[in-house]
Parts: sequence; C-alpha cells; structure tokens
Amino acid sequence: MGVMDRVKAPATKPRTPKATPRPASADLPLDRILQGDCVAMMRSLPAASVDMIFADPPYNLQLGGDLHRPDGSQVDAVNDEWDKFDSLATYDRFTHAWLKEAKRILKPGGSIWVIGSYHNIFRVGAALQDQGYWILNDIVWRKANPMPNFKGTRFTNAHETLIWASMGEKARYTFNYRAMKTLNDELQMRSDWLIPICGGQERLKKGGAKVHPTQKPEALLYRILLACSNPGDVILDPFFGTGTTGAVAKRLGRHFIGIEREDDYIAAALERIEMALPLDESAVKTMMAPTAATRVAFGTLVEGGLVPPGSVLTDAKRRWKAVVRVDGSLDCEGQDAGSIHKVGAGVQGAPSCNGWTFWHVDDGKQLRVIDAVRQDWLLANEA
Amino acid sequence: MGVMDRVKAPATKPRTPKATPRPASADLPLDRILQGDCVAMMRSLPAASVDMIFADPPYNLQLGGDLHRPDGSQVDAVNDEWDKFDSLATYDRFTHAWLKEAKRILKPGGSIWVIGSYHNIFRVGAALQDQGYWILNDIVWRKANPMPNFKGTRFTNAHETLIWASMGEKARYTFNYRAMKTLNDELQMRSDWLIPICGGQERLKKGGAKVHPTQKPEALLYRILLACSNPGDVILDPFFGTGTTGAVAKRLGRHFIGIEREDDYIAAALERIEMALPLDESAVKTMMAPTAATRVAFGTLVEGGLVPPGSVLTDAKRRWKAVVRVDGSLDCEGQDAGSIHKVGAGVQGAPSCNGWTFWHVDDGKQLRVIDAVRQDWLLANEA
DNA sequence: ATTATTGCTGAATCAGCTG
DNA sequence: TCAGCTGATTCAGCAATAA
Repeated sequence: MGVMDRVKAPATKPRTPKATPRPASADLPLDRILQGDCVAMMRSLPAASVDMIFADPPYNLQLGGDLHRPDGSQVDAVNDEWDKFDSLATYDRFTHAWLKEAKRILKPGGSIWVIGSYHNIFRVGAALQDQGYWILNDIVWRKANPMPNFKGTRFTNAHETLIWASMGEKARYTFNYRAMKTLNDELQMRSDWLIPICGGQERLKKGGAKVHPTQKPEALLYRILLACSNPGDVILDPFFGTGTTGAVAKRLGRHFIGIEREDDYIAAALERIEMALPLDESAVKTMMAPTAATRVAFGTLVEGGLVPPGSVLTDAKRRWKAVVRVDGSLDCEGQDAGSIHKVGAGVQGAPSCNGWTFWHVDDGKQLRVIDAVRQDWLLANEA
Repeated sequence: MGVMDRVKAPATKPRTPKATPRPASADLPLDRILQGDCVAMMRSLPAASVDMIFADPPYNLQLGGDLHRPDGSQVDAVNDEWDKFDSLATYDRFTHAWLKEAKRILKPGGSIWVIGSYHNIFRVGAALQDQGYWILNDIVWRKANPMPNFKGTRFTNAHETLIWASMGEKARYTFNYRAMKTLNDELQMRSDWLIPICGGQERLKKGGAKVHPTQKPEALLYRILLACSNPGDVILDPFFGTGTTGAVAKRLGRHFIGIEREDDYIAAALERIEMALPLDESAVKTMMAPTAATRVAFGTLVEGGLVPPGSVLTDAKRRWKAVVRVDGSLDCEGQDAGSIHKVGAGVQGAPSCNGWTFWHVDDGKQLRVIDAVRQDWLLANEA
C-alpha cells in the first residue's frame, strides 16, 4: 500500500501498550487518509502522539433560500448534508466531541488551529476554553477577493477567523518567531493576514465544478505550518476535505494524518498530494532563532582578547561605565559585580536587560555595541 | 438639571403603563448618564425603547505579571477591578444577565454591537446566539498601530472583534448601505476596518495619565452609528466609560443613554460630551484615512507560490545566485542567510540594498525583477 | 542563570531654508 | 536679522491572557 493510500482504520483503539514505551509515531498512519467519522477515527489514534492539529470543521452556515447575483446568475453556495445540524446544541455536542479527542491525541507541547466564520467560531472558541485549551491568538484571514454582498444588506463578509490554542495555560508550544518575522519582511507577523481565496490553478475542479465548496488556500496552511510546527512533525487534520493540509505538509517536510468521510474528497486529495513536490532540504531551512545561531559567551570574547580584561564598557548614552574583569564579569560602581545582563539590569533598575545590546566599547572615536564584537568573533570562527 | 447631568436612576422599574401607549422615549433619560450597576440600571429602562446598543463590556483579560519592553520600560496594562472575574462561569453569568436585559430594552427592529478580544468574544458570541439574537456580521477592527509582542512569543495581537446582531433571524434592522459605500470610496464596506487606536488629542488624560485604560476611538463609533442608526435614534451604551458613544451620538444627531459605575469616568464623559460639536466634518476625514495598505512582504510571494521556496534568484548581471527558503529568507554562498535586502547588501559589500530591484527570477528565457512579481500580486489581490 | 524581545502614530523639537 | 515654514529626528504611548 502506497504512502498516499487511504486507510480504513479499525473502530477499536490500538493504543500504545503501556509496558512498551515505543515512540508513539510508530503506531501512526503517517501521510495517510483515514476514511470515516472524524471522532471515531480520532479514537483510533494513540494519545499524545501528534504535534499540531489543523481543523476546518463544518460551519453550520444555516443558509436560507437560493441567492442570486444582480445579473440573475445563482450563487453556488454551500449546501451539503455535512454542514447541516439540527440546533446549536447539536453543533455544540459535535464540537465538544471532536475537541475532546483532539486534546487526547495532541502532545503536551502541541497546539491546535481551528478555522471558522461567525456562524460557528464563537461556539468553537467557547468550547476550546471550556475544555481547558489556552487561546494564544485569534487570527483574521482577510480575503483579498471576497464575494460581495449582492443584496446590500450587510457588510461584505470579507474574512474568516482562526483560533490558535495550546494545551493549557502553562503548556509549552511551538512558535517559530524568526521564521514569521522573516516571512513578513522583518516586521513581526500580525494577527491579520491578507491572503487570496483559493482559485485559479490551485482550485480543484471536476467537470468544471468545484470538487469541494470551501477549499482553503495553500498559502494559509503554509503560514500556519511554518509558524507552529517543525520539519518531521506530525500534523493531524480531522476534516481533511481535498487535502490542503496534506499537500502543504508534504511540501514543507511535515507528516500529515487526514480524516475524511467522503469518497470524492479523498480521491481528489490523494491525487493532489501525490503531485505535490516536497521542497529540498535547503529550501525548507528557516532563519534560526538568534539564540541557536549566535550563542557565544561574553567570556569567550574576553578570553580571545576582543574585549580584554580592564576594558571599560558604557551604555549608548555614556550614563554608566563598567570595567571588564578577567572572568567576563563586569564591575560597576554602586553595583554588585556580575554578568553583562545582570549589571545592565542593575544600573537601570530594570528587571532584566540584554547586555549584548546595552553595553558598548569605546574605541576613542565612537561607541560599538558588544553584540557587533560578537558577530566579528562568529565570522572569524565559524565561517 | 442639564441635559448632560448624571442621573441616579431608581432601582424600581418605571415601565410605560400599558393602558397609555405613549412613545417609549417619553420615559427615557435621553442624553444622560445613569450611575450604577449596568444590569440594575438597564432594568430601570422600559421595554422595546432603544434603537441600538453599543456595548464594550470588560474583556476578562486574566493578565499575569508585569510586562516590560525590550528597553526595560513597563507596559501600562489594564489592571482594574472591573475587569476581574472569578471564572469563565462567572463571566458567562454576567454576560447572559446584561444581554438578556439588552434584548428586553431593544426595539424589535433594533440591533446590538458588542466589542471584545479573543479573551471574551467567544463567550459573548455564543451567549448572543443562545439568547436568540441573530448575528449579522462579525467585524474586525484592525489596529493601525497595535502594541507589538515584545517577547516574541505569539503573533502581534493587532485587532479586536465586534459582533453585530439583530433581535432574531427574521427581525428587521437598520443598515445604511449607501452611507457605508460612500464612506468607503464607492466600494462596499467590508468586515475588516483599519482604524488607529485612540491617542493624541482624542485620548482623555488627567495629570498625564490615561483616564480610562481602554478608551475607544471615535472613528469606530462613528462608523457603527452611521451604519446602523438614524438621526434622532436612541443609542444605549451600558458600559459607557468615558463616553465615546455619547460624544459621537451627539455629533451625529443621535440620542444616547449611558450607564457607568465609576465617578471618574462619568466626570470625564460629561465634560467631553459637553464640548463635542454636532456634525464636525473633521470626523469624516478621520474615517477616510487610508483603508488599504499596499505593503507586500517578500514572504507573501513565497507563500503564494509566485516565487516558490527553492527558486534561484540572481542579480541583473547574474553575478550572484541565491536560493529562496521557505520563510522568504535567501541562502547565498559565502553569506549569512537573511532577507532579500540584507543578502543583496552582503554580496555587494554595500551598506544597504533594495532587494526588490536587485534580485531577479530566471524564467529560462529572461530575467524578471522580483518587484515586477510583487506588482503582479498587488494587481491580482488589491485592485 | 541566561538572554531575547517592539511597530506605528502623533506631538515635540530642531536644523535649515525662505521671504 | 528674524519670523515662519518644512522636513528630519526624537520621543512617548498604546485592551497583553508575554521565555
């Protein structure tokens, strides 16, 4: 059976035996689509085994009659059985059921993304909070090209909302801050994202008709997976549809597990993911966090003679001076001696301080921040 | 007693006698601030008597310790007793209580606006639906100048959410479609609004300190009142604060009723509303502030597949080559990876470089500068 | 313990230019 | 020479669930 084949998973729970602590991923149907009900299929997956979940559940749109454009043509709206629920209570039960399984399956340091519109997102958000998830951000997907409000009765519904949540208030989670900042031209990535709706070549069609009414753009998943997962991570999508999550996961070197009921969607997803080309390793590399890339102790610079013992450091406005001691600690009048960070915090009366950007050496003409000296050392010793 | 004086409303209900169907507005404390608890004061108002409600309830932020900026200064955060709730359940009870009174007070053709953040908006939205309100739109207030995420732990929280709802699925409501379209340069008003946070002259201060920690910009209320009420209508604001709703209502020729507990807020609101001039044209100008920023990050083109990861960029004379990575950074032999600008500067040994005009993609036949690719994206997505 | 971490707006200030 | 203007620069401030 090929990597992309669908899998009819057993309804029973093949949990990892407690006595044999193998990696949970050994039990996982990686890079496959499980066909069936989303809650039942999730029950078949082991606890604490996936790194991230992306979920695009039914929106419970509750649309009325047909909608026509001013030119008389009919809008091709969502009108599928899977989007119909009897009542808000039914929808809430459904939401709580799958969110509960999701929480079981996620690793303690994992996180979940859910997308929705005003029809369902408030139910979803409240359910997430009720189940102890900790909301980290709500993200607004601003559609560059939304459908207009033909009747002129409301504001053009030009966005959808995503919720990103961790396993709990104190839980760890993955956030690739540098990658997001790099992706956004060296500005922090904000909570409002402008991304076109899925169309053109990317939109899957069969006989001229949309295969799926609400296919999500790959750019959206690209940003999410890049921000909140790492290469090799396992991403679960319990409402797989035509497999946007799978296609992007493959491109970015992540594993996926999809769950989907409908034959047509699965067939389209399999074909699509088969054609997706994984990026080669160098392209998948992202900007490292400065921590990982440039960890050099200040003492190394002292040892190496770049900042000799006895040098005088000062802040950018020459308000304070400190003397470098042989062990790389600083001696500053009226302060306990200590690290560049501690003494920097001390003189400012601040709770903390990044000594690398606070302290400067004076070469007689101008000040030079010691972080620049650190870069010199790195260039000379790593490149 | 002047129009702007505060009123200590009775706790009992001076309802309109059924036998004498006078206009409900005869019983209303128009253009006044009722001091007291919001639910108790709402109980004092007659049923089906107001045309619109704008509510800015406590967000239940649940902040932890102090937050400091990278420069060591402390963030002046919301830390007021009125924003503290024991639990989600307590907050839900509070929300249901005031929404229930709101529904009693609203006319059948009235509508309600509630603003919140991800901390509380999902509770509010679910409660609105549970009480039979019908959500018409969710609106995203995109802040032009949000506070950055200083710790680099999440996406910059750059928006708040508003919910607009009518009295029920079949209820009528006011929506001034033409006014909104005119306000938006003859384009339908979308559900995402770019408006600066409240600052400058508009921000009420006392002794250099903010009077209210979360004063809303008048531009926001201006758009809401213009869209969903008519001149002479009665607008209720059960969390009046420093009276943004009252000031804008006066300017636009609407009546307001404010409810507020705190003496300081009421005093500031009274003074402010006294000074507000009806129909100040400058307000309209504020609204016409640019609604679409056209900045496009290189990462957007990478995400969107216009310049896929792994693509090779080169300068106009093909002297240097660089590989595009998933996060939009460039990898170039002998250089530190970084942004298109930084790597462009690096290879040339220049202090700076405009990467948009320096780097080109090679389509096999000819080179195409990436700035042209950016123009393509803009044309396809903004025009 | 270590060390990484901020963007946009508007007011105020100031240098430089003009009439 | 100076008042007045312009543009560059600086600086304070903002609903935050903040390693």
